[in-house]
Amino acid sequence: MTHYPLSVPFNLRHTLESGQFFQWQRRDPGYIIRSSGRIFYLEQRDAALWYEPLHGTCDHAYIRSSFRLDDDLNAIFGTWSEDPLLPGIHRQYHGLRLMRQDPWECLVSFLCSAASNIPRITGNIRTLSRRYGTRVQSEGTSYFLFPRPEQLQGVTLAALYDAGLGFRAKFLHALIQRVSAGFSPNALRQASYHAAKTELLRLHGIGEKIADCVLLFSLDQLEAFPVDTWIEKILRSRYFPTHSGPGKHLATLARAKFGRFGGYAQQYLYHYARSPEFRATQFSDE
DNA sequence: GCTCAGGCCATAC
DNA sequence: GTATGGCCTGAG
Repeated sequence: MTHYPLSVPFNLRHTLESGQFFQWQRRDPGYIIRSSGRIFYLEQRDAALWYEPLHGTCDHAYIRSSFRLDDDLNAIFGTWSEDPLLPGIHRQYHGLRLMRQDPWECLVSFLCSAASNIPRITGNIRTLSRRYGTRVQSEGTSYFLFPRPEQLQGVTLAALYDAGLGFRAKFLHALIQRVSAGFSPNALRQASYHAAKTELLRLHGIGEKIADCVLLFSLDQLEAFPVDTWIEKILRSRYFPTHSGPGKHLATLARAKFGRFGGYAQQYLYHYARSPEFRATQFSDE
């Protein structure tokens, strides 16, 4: 295994288990991670990561990039030192980082996420990978890579339903056609937040929330602030208690409030909103 | 059984 | 602009 000494705060467990990324599985004491043609084992021991490529290349540069180890968390959270919740949550989930995912894989993953849940989304991605992705062998075990767009070209709508996508099947089917006609999720990296978001919103099945997930988790747009039902709960109860309008306006308010690194605030608030600690407060008062 | 998920879209005012 | 119902399916 290769040793990667950490010089910045990082917590692998919080990062992987914060709902931003679906292609990991536990293999104690670490994790197997699949991402953009690579499969590797990754483990954290205190202030060090240890990794072992199982397929494709994995090196220091890739680890640093995909876990955004260059983001200065203390500087980012320093801008919210007066916030009622964030300093405490920052301490609690110290080292939770956003990830930098492959745009195509991220887009498909979150396209599958509408009105779904994490186990099901993970299952959908597994099924697509098993049926259409490349099979690789390592140490006697088979793994399947996330299907590239070319590998999904020609897949029928019925086959996508059969893969368990439900009403999301038609969205993915349309996306596959768009990509084979030249649309490149990766090219959106060059665009501004608003330009990239406008492009994403043109896709069938991509609304505000999913667009912001893709922008935040794969397109380097840290100002993106996805508002799902969990974030909406916490925004209504802790930040905008007098606001009674629709969630769409809440999202606009939150983006303005948290600013250009707002995505980090969102990720920490999301993790907190799903914790037993916060859920308990939802029943007691308010 | 039945409700509801990490939404989005079409339709109706 | 705002409100509602429908959508696939599995988990609780």
